[in-house]
Amino acid sequence: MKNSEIRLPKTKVGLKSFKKIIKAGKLLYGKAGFNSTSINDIISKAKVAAGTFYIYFDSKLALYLYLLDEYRHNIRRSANEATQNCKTRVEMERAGLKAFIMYVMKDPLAYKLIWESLFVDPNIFKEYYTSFALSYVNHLKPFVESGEVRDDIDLETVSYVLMGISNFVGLQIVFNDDATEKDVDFVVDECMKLLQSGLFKTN
Amino acid sequence: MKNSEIRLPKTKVGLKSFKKIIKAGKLLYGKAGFNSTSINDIISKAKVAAGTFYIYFDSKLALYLYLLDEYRHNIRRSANEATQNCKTRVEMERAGLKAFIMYVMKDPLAYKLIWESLFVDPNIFKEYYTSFALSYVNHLKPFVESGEVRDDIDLETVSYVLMGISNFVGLQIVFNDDATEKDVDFVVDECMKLLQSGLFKTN
DNA sequence: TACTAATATGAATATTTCTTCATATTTCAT
DNA sequence: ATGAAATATGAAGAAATATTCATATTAGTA
Repeated sequence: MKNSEIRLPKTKVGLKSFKKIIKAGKLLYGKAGFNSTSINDIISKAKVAAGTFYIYFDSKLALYLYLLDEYRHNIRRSANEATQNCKTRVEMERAGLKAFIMYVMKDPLAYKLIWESLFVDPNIFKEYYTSFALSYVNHLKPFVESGEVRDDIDLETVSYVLMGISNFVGLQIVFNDDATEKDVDFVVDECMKLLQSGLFKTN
Repeated sequence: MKNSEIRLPKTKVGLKSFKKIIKAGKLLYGKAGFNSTSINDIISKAKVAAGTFYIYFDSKLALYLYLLDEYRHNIRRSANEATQNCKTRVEMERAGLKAFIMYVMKDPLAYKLIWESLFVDPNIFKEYYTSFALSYVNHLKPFVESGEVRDDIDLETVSYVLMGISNFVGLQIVFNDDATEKDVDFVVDECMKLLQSGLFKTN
């Protein structure tokens, strides 16, 4: 994308300004969202001059895309770390789900940035979820072959189901202002019950 | 809310203008979202003068809230209609899920309006999902008592799980530009498998 | 028909917003 | 220490935006 590039600072002083802008951006995008936040808001919160902003960022959009990329990266990394030592797929789902919810609980901006991409550029949004689903499918496949995951089910749909669960149970936690890790463990357990034996009594 | 009221037209001519504005609003909010759509966009698409807009709507927000309310209403209604003749809870979940996905497939603006409320006014967003979850819980309770739904699970979490599934499997369909009712039936079936007996082989 | 309420118009206003640029200062490698 | 590169500044411009209002037209009723 043109006009949405960033230029990393080359001195310590530059880095300081850069970081101030990033920090202000996170704060304001988190509060009011990308569309409702003006460059003026950002530079006055960051206490830099307007021109300084444009030294490092081509535009308001460039800052947004930078932050979005950072969060996407962090979320994936925290999920990968969490599932690294898991042995079964059940354990992996549990750990991944918990890691995701813990992440968004600590920093709900992650949600906002990703969800708002639908309004910033629908292609970004679509690309994010389709590529996430694709990667999910590939991670699940081996477990179908090993026999741990049922083989009579469409894995793409399963991926969207699992993403839906993470995101909405994450919301449930985020809505509760004083949720703790205990609460996360609780809802994750409930989700795992569903994933292990369904919602209904008869089968 | 003040400054976000609407005034319904009192003559046929007025109704025509009102409808033109609504139509343009749906089109443009659907394409670019609320925040990126200006009053100018709306009035020029609707082919009415600026002043005409303000005869019927206090502000840009007033139009958004009007449309949001319409869609919330429609979604609930279509879910209620779909589940009316169902006998078991399984059937109800299936019908409700399908109705929701069919609805957003036909008019993805429904998604956009509700999701964007997070950025228009987070309270609207939160209120929507918490009240939806509450009502879901109340609908599920009788089926726990009747023994159809398992009784060892937290219904609030179940509600968020089910909302997450609807929303994200709905996305899966919306992402596919040429999805048909057949595709909807397919993904709904896959979801029901999960709800009926879980994701894993062993239990 | 005549009259009042309803509706339509679009220029004008007051803000807000993004971005540029000429100038000044600072950093840091040589 | 020096000089080129990097950084900082904020006033100014250009464009967009939401909203108002005085004026004109139209609808519907008594």
